[in-house]
Amino acid sequence: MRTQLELQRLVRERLVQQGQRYTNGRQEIVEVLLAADGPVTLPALLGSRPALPQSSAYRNLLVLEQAGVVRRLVHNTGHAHYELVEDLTSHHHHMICETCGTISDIELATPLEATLDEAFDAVTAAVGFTARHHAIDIYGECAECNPVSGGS
Amino acid sequence: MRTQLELQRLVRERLVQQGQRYTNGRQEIVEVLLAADGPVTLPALLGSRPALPQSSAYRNLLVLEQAGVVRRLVHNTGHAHYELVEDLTSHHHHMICETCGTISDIELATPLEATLDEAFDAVTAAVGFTARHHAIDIYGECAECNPVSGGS
DNA sequence: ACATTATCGGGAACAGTTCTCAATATCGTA
DNA sequence: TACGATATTGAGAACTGTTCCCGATAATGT
Repeated sequence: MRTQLELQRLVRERLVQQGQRYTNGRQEIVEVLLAADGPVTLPALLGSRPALPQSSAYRNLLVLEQAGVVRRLVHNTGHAHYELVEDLTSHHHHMICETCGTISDIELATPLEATLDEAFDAVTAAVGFTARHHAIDIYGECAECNPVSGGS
Repeated sequence: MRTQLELQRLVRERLVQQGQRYTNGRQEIVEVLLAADGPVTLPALLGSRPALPQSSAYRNLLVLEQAGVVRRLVHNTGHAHYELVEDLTSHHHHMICETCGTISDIELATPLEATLDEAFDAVTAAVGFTARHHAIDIYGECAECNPVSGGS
């Protein structure tokens, strides 16, 4: 686990490397993403930091994305979701609740990931596709939307 | 492999069951989706059937989706992609070219899928999430965008 | 043939996101 | 500390993919 201070330093470095500043607004965004247990929508981000103006939030998310700090995810949920890139956190996948749209992180066992990587390499190489990374999304219903999973 | 005639009958049944008609425009959409080797965007759909008006195409894709014939996919590619649902075709995943946005289908070996299902069940049950289905997306560069995959 | 009802197609409306631009804050330098 | 150069900010306009609206049309059952 990386300390928060160390992570902030890494983020600053990546921004500075692009001639960008690590301003207050950008720092707040990173803090929110770090605290969340899954990718966050813009309304959720503004909800937890109401002082952030919408247009600046969108712009700074884009800057952070281009600096390799933030990853943008799009699903059928209306809003895009934003999270810190995996090399600042760790490799994980997503559970998507089809009822409320919430996305939360999960991790698979390392050996299974290795098996998957091999399988993906084999299957993509066969058609000349160069695989760079992968994403697994599990769709269903979260505990809050379906409290009694075995019910009637 | 299902014959095209049989598939068309299945589609018609699903529509009729909802009090909908299987009109020409809808049939053309299904034909295009069936012929494609991956999910298709609306511009691509209209490109191959220029007589289809945009608004009708969007509306009919929605009708087909609600009838359980079409699945709608959203990624970071600007346009949504549409494909026939898996129980009309077969379970598969997607390779997404980050350069041109094209999505194509791939299949994993059945035993690997079984392993994945087990792993997903275990990991989701642990947090009270009810898994219903999953999607795997492999991001990278397709053969056309990167013809010499090993080249400098 | 007719009545009923679903569908069509063109354009307006909508929502999420990006862009514009004048005002402001920040950084490096002297 | 003061200054000049430059990146950033924030409010709202603009943009884009998609959905909605509604009068006209086509399909279905009797």
